[in-house]
Amino acid sequence: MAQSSLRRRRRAAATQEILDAAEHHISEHGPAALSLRAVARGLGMTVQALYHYFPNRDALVTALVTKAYDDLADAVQAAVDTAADDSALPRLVVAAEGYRRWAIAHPERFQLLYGTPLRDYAAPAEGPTTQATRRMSSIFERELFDGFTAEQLAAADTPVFSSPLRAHLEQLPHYGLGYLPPPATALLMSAWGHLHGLVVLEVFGHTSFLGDRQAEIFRMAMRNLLEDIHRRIPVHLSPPHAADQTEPPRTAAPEPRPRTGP
Amino acid sequence: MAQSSLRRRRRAAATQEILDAAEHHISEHGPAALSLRAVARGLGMTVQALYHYFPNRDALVTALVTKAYDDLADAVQAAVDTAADDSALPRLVVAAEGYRRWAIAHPERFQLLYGTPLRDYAAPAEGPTTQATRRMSSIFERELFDGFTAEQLAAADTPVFSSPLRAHLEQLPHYGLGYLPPPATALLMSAWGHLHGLVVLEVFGHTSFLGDRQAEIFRMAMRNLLEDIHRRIPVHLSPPHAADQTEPPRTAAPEPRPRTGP
DNA sequence: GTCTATACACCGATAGAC
DNA sequence: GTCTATCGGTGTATAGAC
Repeated sequence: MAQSSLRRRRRAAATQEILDAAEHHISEHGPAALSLRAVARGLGMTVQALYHYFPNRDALVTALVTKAYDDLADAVQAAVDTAADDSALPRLVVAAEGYRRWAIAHPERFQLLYGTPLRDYAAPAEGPTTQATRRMSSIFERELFDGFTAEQLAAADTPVFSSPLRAHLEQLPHYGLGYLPPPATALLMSAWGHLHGLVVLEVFGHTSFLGDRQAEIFRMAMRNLLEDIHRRIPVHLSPPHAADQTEPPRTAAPEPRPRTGP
Repeated sequence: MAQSSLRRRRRAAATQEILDAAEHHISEHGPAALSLRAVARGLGMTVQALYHYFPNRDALVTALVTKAYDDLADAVQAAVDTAADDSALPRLVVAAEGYRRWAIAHPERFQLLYGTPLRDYAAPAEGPTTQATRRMSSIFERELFDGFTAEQLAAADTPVFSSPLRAHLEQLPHYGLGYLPPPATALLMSAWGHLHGLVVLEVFGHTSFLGDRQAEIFRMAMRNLLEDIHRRIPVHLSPPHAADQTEPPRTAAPEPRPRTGP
């Protein structure tokens, strides 16, 4: 038993060493250049030793993708946790900037997650990918909608949805605040797209003409995003069918919610 | 001279055939799998024949990238041109849906443009990439801001910019409506990011849990985007320093502008 | 568990005959 | 302009010795 545990520890340590080397290689040569041979070279081993820890290339890639998702979610969570509650900067903006910062600090690993899918690699369905995505969307969901009731969110000012879409959104599983009404889910997706799009364009070099002040534009966009979405959520609910709320007099976000500790 | 012209026509035809085959190969196996050998196989030729038309792989890739950018811009322009002027759907939304539709119809070519940069391929600086990007941003710029004066755009309700950012945005070259004040440029970038992010997430398979109703969410997001940006542009200009405009009473977009023909 | 050796595929690029 | 032949490199994966 003790020996088995030792063996397992050794194996875990070796596995970790391989993952580190693989990550290092990705960081230097990009995800597309990842190969077992290259990783083995970096470790001073031969390829066959690696096959003892990972049955094939896909298994290694899956491990790397999983870790990258986790690291990104960790970075966003850490940013939110660090944010001063009295800051003038809304926590959602802080979270978004954490996302952006991680992507810029680890562009190749970000590519691994959100760039072109790797040749001949099929991510395991319902794998850790979905799990990490859920984790991160939970964070943004909280910073975007916490403080509002389900009734308020359900009354958000969006175009009317078709009933199939409503039905589909209704039945999605929920992981964050609990039940999220269809308009809120749609707004959350829109926000994620907005945030992600700006980061992707920057990290993949499509906005280099903006020079080194992109952080400022990003912050503006995220501030506006939060403002615009909150403007669509009624502060006080009108009785049903009197819902002709012109110009809801909302001015600021709801009061900061007590921190949910890590 | 006639012979030279014939020779040139033959050469152009052959080049076109190669490009078509290359596009076909990309559409079936993705951009990363592109190789001269594979294209040659698809044409029933040998590799060396290709070297007669393209000096190396990079030249072929550049040609493909250029054409893809042009096709995308064409698709967006065509969507705008087709839009009925009396439609309830704002032309910006129509343009955005053209962008999305092209991306979904040609996911691999979209990856070629906006996915992970190709291994060992460096796009020629100041090449046709920038040109096509400018062309498309011109379209969106027009649909987003035409009908507003530079003074209105300059007074858009955004966070205050630092002077370096203002200066940088001021000196950017302009290709669309002419001069675009810094707040408008920033809002345009934000809008592009929003649009692009939603498309990228969908095309790269990160929103499959939304099922087949993503078009509806996309349309909602684009409608909201337009509304939110227009809400930030004052309808009437207050005299300077009386600029305490609370709740600018804007309700709708400016009247449709006469079509600028293709 | 790690090694050598090997099979079998792919790729970009060049030389030289026709 | 197109061909054959070839160089020198990449990769995944397996077999079998130690």
